[in-house]
Amino acid sequence: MSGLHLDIKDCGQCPIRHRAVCSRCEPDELETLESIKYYRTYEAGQPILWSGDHLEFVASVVTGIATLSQTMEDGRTQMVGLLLPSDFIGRPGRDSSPFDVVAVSDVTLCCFRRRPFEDLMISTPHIGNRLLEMTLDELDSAREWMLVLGRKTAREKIASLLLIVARRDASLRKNHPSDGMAFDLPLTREAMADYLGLTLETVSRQISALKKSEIIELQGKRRVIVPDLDALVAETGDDFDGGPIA
Amino acid sequence: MSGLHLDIKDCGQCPIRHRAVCSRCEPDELETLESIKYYRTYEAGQPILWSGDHLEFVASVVTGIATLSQTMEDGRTQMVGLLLPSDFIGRPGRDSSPFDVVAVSDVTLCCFRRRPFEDLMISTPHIGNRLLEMTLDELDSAREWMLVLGRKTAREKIASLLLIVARRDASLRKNHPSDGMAFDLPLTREAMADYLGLTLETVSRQISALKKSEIIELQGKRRVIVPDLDALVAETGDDFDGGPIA
DNA sequence: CGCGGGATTGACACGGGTCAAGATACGTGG
DNA sequence: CCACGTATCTTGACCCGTGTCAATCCCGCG
Repeated sequence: MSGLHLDIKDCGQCPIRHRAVCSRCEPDELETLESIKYYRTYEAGQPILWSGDHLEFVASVVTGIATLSQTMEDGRTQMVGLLLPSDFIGRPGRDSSPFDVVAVSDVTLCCFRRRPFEDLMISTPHIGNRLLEMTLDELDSAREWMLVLGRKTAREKIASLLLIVARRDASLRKNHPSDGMAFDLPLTREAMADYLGLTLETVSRQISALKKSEIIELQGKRRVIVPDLDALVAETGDDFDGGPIA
Repeated sequence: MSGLHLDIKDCGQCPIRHRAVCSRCEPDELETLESIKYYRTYEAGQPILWSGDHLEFVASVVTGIATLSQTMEDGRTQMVGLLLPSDFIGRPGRDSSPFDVVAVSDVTLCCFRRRPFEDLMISTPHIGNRLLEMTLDELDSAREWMLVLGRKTAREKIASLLLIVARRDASLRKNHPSDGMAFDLPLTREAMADYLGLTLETVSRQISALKKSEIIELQGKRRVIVPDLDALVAETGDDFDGGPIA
């Protein structure tokens, strides 16, 4: 256990305050939320939920990264979402998750028991409205990802993923992606393969190929440098951008 | 033009009354909706929206089938959703659609101008709640489809699609899919290919292969008979079902 | 120093894409 | 009623991209 973080008590201090499902709440609404929330932490690699599990809570990711994925009987698995800070886990109105949720890095969740949260959604439209907005964004991202999975080549898939991670990393630092930027891949080759619908060997080969083409540089296995952002964008196959942002 | 269907005036008679975004509305709320709604029709093959278009309205599909898709510069296209009666088009809070919407059959939409509808969503929680529920369902379906696109073989993809259409067709007739059932494919081979991330040749070949394996029978090019439903399910690769329902 | 998990690289096979030639079905006009 | 044209679908031959299997490398850690 990496310890319970009972130190984050005050929603006002919360790092995801401005983006999470609670971002629209007024002070009095926050107070209600504060009274029913609790934190849970998971170490890297731990499962958070198995597909079909009874859902006792819904939650926001506060820190860390988790993946949403499904697995077929024979072991083929497909990642269907990356959960980042401020993303929401769980589905009001249903009592089991159709997907597996796994912590990729150490993860802290801000949890609400499902029933009280569902009641709150009825009495507090700010929550429902924000959740609708977030869900619509997720749906757009999921659909954009379908193009990647269904129609892109391995090289385009890798470039698309690198660009997503680059954008996300830049936005965490509150600036824009730019030439020469560097970032760390939060995923293993295998996790990237699961996300992209490839094998880890193909991922490895295409990363090497992008390096040889000087589209990217590598420092160690995880750190990526992008000397020319437009060159990377061109490799995604998208007209100019269009790529998933989430 | 297949004519304006001004005969459907009364929401109480509406065929999608119980499933659409308005399904939770009370009589007085329906009346408000009724005052701002209008119908539009599209012939098979007509575009309904182009990606990037200014969105002047949101709408429910009343009758017919439409597709949601994206296209890359070089012409590769991926369908990202099938829109069936009661499905919702448009995104409150955004003023352009990120995807192309095309009528596959003749389509009738029940439209609401966007602004008034957005106002209504605030004053009428029943609408927002229902839309949230529908969006969450769509998101689950999209994610389930990601497994199909990313990890399934061509034969499994075809079987998955056939099963979806079979289920949907059965549910329209208000019964369950069963051995010996027959249905029409609403899509051309090319549209199926766009949905499945395949080429139309591969679609054609795999349909022929399933016929040779006696998993399906064909009457003409479009009508499909499923002698043994479990056999078809087995071809999808899913453990037992799990397949997308939407 | 040796172990072990992740990553890389190579050799080979095969599924599905590509290109091209028919087949089938259907509507249109003579 | 038939000839023709067009759109859709089927089938074949071939090739390339990606998967599979296996060896090796890299690097952190005990």
